[in-house]
Amino acid sequence: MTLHHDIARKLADAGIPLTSQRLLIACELFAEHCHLSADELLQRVGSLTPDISRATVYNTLKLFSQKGLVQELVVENGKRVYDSNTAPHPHCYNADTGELTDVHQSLQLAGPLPELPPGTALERVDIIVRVRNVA
Amino acid sequence: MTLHHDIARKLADAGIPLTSQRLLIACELFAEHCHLSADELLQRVGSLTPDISRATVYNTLKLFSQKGLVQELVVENGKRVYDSNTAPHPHCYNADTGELTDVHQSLQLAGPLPELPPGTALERVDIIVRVRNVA
DNA sequence: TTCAGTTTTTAGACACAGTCTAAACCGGAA
DNA sequence: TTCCGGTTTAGACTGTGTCTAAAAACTGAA
Repeated sequence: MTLHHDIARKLADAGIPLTSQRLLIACELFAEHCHLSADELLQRVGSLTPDISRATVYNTLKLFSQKGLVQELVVENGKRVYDSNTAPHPHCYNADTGELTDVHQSLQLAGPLPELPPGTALERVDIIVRVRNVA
Repeated sequence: MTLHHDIARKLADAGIPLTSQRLLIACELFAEHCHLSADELLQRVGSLTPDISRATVYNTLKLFSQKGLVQELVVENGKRVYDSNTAPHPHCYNADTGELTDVHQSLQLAGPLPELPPGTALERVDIIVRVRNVA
């Protein structure tokens, strides 16, 4: 059972037809737990094969996110990053460096969730710990 | 004591020299508690006097944010909004409509904050309740 | 008041992330 | 083989925000 087979299975389970481009993107995305932007991913994949277009990377990431394979995050500077860890977990954002890291310790909310606006259902609760470099 | 005087005092207290443009922007921003993007604000101010430039709106909002008069938020779709309520409070984001609202009930974290990365200090903790419209 | 120096504002060019479009491509079924 | 749907592609396009250089406005001193 190779990594490729694992990932092909993962896509099939999510109901996503396999293509060579999707396999490549998924490999890069799931190889290590990190937070990648579309352009970073495009660069990584592009350095392997020059034959993958920007639109495909964007489409594929959106598809993966819709199917629950990755979590889309927007923290700052108008750049969305994709987290291959889909379990709910807080993030730590360094406002000076722009670095985004996972917080492995689970942070629970004390008390019940607030009343949601009428006609809406909870999707998830994002917790972002913002830090700055000390002088 | 008019609204203009209140706001002029507010800027002075924050160490921001007063200009007519800053006063106009601040009025629009503090008149009602809402979440405005730079372009929305530009449109509102521009409809009053056509003589205020985009760069000024962006610069002023950044200045206000640095001085702690407003809170800058980035939620999704690469658009930053400015919240005139600077007290820490959670937000509710509707992923279907893009609407961002305040949650007035305070949400505390259970347990201590996680260990911060070395060389960093806490700025704030953002809590965003993401909801979707029910079908 | 005039002058010089500083701060603020301005228009427009620019950069960047992401979307859209229309055509090309691919793979399977008939 | 042809047809047909889904997928990929290049490149144009949009929208948000930044940069730059020049104009304008303010400030304090003479």
